Amino acid sequence: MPTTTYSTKTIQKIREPAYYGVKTEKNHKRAKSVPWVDVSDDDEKSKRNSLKRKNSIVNGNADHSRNGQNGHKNKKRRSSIQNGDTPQSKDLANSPGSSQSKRGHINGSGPSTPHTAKFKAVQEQRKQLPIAKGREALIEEINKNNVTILLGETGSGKTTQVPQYILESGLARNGMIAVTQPRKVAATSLAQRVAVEQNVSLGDLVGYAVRFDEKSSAQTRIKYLTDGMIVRELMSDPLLSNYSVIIVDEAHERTLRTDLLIANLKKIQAKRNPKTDPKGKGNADTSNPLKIVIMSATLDAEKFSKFYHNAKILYVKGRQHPVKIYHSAESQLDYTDAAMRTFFQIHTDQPPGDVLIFLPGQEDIESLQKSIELYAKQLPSDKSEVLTCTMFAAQEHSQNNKAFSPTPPNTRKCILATNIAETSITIPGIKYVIDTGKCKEKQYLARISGGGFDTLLTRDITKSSAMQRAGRAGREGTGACFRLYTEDAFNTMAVSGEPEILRCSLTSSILNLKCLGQNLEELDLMDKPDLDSMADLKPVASALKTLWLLGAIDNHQKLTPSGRQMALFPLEPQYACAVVASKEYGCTSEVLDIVSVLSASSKLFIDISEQRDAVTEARRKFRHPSGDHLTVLNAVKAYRDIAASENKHSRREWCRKHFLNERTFLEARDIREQLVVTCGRIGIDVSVSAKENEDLVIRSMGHGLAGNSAFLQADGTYKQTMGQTIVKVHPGSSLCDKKVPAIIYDDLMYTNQIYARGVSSIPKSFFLSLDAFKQRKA
DNA sequence: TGGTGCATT
Repeated sequence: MPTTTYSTKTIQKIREPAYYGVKTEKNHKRAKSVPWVDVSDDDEKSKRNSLKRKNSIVNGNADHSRNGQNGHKNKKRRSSIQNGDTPQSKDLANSPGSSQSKRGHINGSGPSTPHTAKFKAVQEQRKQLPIAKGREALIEEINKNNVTILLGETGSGKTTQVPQYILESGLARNGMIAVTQPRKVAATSLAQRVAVEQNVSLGDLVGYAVRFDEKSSAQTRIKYLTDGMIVRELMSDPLLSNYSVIIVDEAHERTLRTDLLIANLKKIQAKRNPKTDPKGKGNADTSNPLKIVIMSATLDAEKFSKFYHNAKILYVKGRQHPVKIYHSAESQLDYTDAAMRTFFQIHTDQPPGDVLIFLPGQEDIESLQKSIELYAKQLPSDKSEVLTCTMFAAQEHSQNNKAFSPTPPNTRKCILATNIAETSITIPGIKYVIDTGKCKEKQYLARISGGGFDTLLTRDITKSSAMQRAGRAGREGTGACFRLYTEDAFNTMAVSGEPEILRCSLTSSILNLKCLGQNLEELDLMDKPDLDSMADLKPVASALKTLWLLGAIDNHQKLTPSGRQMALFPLEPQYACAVVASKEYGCTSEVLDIVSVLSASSKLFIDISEQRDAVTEARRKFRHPSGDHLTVLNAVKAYRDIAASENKHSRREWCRKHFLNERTFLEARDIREQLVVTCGRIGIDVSVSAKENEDLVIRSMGHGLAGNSAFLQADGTYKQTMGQTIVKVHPGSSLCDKKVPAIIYDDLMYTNQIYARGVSSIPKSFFLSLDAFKQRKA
């Protein structure tokens, strides 16, 4: 157990337990506790009512009178909709069987045991889902309308059932049904579940497609895929003609890719369903109309509806146990301290049940964990034990998984998590949620000439986020959510977060759209990045400038042949440009090694502040005098040598010893394989190596990072070559304090100063060789 | 000499 590294903040907290006594029962009673106001009932009711007023409701009162809709000649559809007496029992009882026989007929490879006890249990579960009662009404509405907005609460079953209803009713004709998800785990696990419900093997009738992993075949009719995957598909099939129904799930999350998809779907529908659009051309393919279903979990359905010409909004109740919501009576200045007090209030006053605490970041999580553990030791022995678990993306998977193991007897589990637990991961057994009301958010500040930089700030969450967090307490039974902010504070929160398209670098998206012959400025988006905002916040202009610097677009903003090549790579345009440039320099092998590591989702070099000296010592082995890019290359080469001769266990041990993240190596290996395929398609020989001539590698990287460059000034700081910003080399860089004349860098991070990360030294003369620099001077 | 919420092709 570590005993040395508490921050002063933590020590103060532990030495001054002013808010909560833990030594004796007496103290418990006298302790100052956080007062709560219960508002959950009114709150929830008013929300429901406002929805009911505005939208049509899909629930148990489904209208069955129109079960013989006309206009479709499709046999399959008729057989499943019209065969039974009462629509409700008919569909649920017969359709799995009928789709089973249909499959047997089509591919002759249906699973052999459709009526086992397990299968029947699964069908019984399907029937119990809240959405099952609205099945007929739902199908009817989707049939009638080109676009349907479906507002479904958690636990309604919409994501698994709606695609099956559409398939079983024949609405999809012979096309595929796509269901898009923002996250890979969701796409794969949903497909798994639906395959079980359809009693087929995964990849057969039901499949999925995520990066590095696809299970689908010619028989696949329901395909779960990530939003990024379908945006890629758009590049090769601009009308998405393989799909007759596209369901956009979790649309309220407003990821960059979902927003681009939603805008393109509107365009596609205008072409494929010309009757609904006066601008539709006569040559459109009317035989293959597209249906769109937008699924969302929160209150901004009207915005989606408005975007799609006032599309019908349907509402499905969820199956969520009631969660009592308490707001803090006064605002809490120190949310970690308030969280600890509240946790021990729950622990001493409330019945058994695990507690989930939402915190903004790793630092708060670790500090609060130490406080809670120390404090718990002082509890009277008649109280049950406290077991803490932490959860955040940067943590080892095995550590994150500890939260899933069953809570031991006479113990209360306390899980401290970032908003990884808000959407991505569902933890069983949670009865209480403590919500600090804070999260971290990345904001991209685009400087017109300097490429832009990121900030990561702690800020207030949104209403929809607060509701999502509270909902985590009601998955298995009634629960309670303690909000460490006042009801007034909740009321002033934004309804939902700013869409990603307004917060992210647009360089990659604009390049992709150029390949589709579209300009982001002209695209009909739900939210458009501001074209005329303040000078340092022009994301479109900044992205266009970057693309021009890379040679991806010309002076007239037209896509160049090499720009088209760059777009083929699943990389940031900067790195795609470096790969394309590596062909001329003859160092593709090395550049692929580097960009695949830089494109992986987690960092390669692990920093543990408590072992800083050991980390520095281990890193010295890979350190290259030219900077961080070739340092990465050295690490990749060293790992490759180890991997060739050692077994899995010693590889892992080697990585641990050198403070290297093996997950990053493994992900980089997958990315590299993908890049090799793309290189092959455009005639880049991936085996060409620079050998000892490493200068060539830096030059290739320099082409991609030309906009991310700075020259040393007299006072020892660096000034951007493309802007006025003064940047400092990040202390974690191997070039920190080296004072080389010119640098290129991967990105800028703004904390209290602007730091360049991923830095390499490059000859000043290199820039003279760049066309973009020549043109700029002229 | 400093600090990384969550995703994705």
